[in-house]
Amino acid sequence: MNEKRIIGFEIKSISNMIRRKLDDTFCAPEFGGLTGMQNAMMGYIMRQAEHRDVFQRDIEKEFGVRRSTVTVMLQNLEQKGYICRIPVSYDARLKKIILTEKAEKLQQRIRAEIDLFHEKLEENLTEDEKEQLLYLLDKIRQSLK
Amino acid sequence: MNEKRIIGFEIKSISNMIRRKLDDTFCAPEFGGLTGMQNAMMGYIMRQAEHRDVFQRDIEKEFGVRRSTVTVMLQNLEQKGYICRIPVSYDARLKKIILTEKAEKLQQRIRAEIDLFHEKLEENLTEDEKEQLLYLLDKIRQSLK
DNA sequence: ACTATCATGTTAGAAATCTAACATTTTTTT
DNA sequence: AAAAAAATGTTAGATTTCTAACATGATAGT
Repeated sequence: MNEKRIIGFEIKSISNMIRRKLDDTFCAPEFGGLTGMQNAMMGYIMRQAEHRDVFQRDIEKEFGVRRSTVTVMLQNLEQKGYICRIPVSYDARLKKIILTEKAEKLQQRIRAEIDLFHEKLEENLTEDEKEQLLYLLDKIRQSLK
Repeated sequence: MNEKRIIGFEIKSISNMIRRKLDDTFCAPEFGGLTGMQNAMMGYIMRQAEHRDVFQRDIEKEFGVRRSTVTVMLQNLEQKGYICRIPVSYDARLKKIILTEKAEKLQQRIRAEIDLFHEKLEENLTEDEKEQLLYLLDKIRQSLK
């Protein structure tokens, strides 16, 4: 008799594997010794900052994590000299997040690598299958509402 | 132009949501105030222990996490009085993991709730879709080897 | 204008996770 | 039998994540 497979566990296990692989790939010194998550977050900030101000609340939504999580991660990146937090005049609650030059340079170098990682992750899937997978994951997401 | 969706991020985000929901559901005092993960692990130990000895290495494989992770989680559960680690005679490296009576009783009460949680998670999917989703997730898993 | 509510961010303390280095025991190789 | 390799578990230090409690600023309702 086969064990019943539980989708919730499968997702968690794969998510774990992805994090490990990302860290393996990007923790090398030539990538600044940062974790996959730190690089992902800086990549997001760089892309968005090209056409608008980025605040902590945007990162929360993009990465699906809580406020306090973003606070801690940004504190860490700030300490390492990769980002700055700049108050804006029109709302005293907000702090605009910008990358330092050091971070910009790093991102330009590793952007292609990050894209490659995600392409590799999806390389066994046809276009139809990718669409189907996203569709099914959305259904799971619905159940979590 | 729509943003390209990246499967790696989607999986991570959903995995996060699942953990939060599990914790919401099971952190209540009537469920022992444990986290979703702690309950999941005890559930696994209980099911397996019915027909064989369970060791730390088995938990590693089942949950797709590293040794040190399991060590820490078991230390935590041991401190709270939910498990014991018992050396076995035939291999001095191994320690058999067993649930205490306290844990057995708790698990008997909440087993049904855990099953319900995972059923709910999958309730928007037909049988075919579940199979398809597992198949596609396996393909992602392959890419991570 | 006051008050209540909402939005944004921080802090503290915990859990779940990792890697790297270590220790011990068992197995394999030579 | 001795040395090398593999398996199992621990510890230390870090990251990513959470909730709960807090603080402050903006908005809405009365």
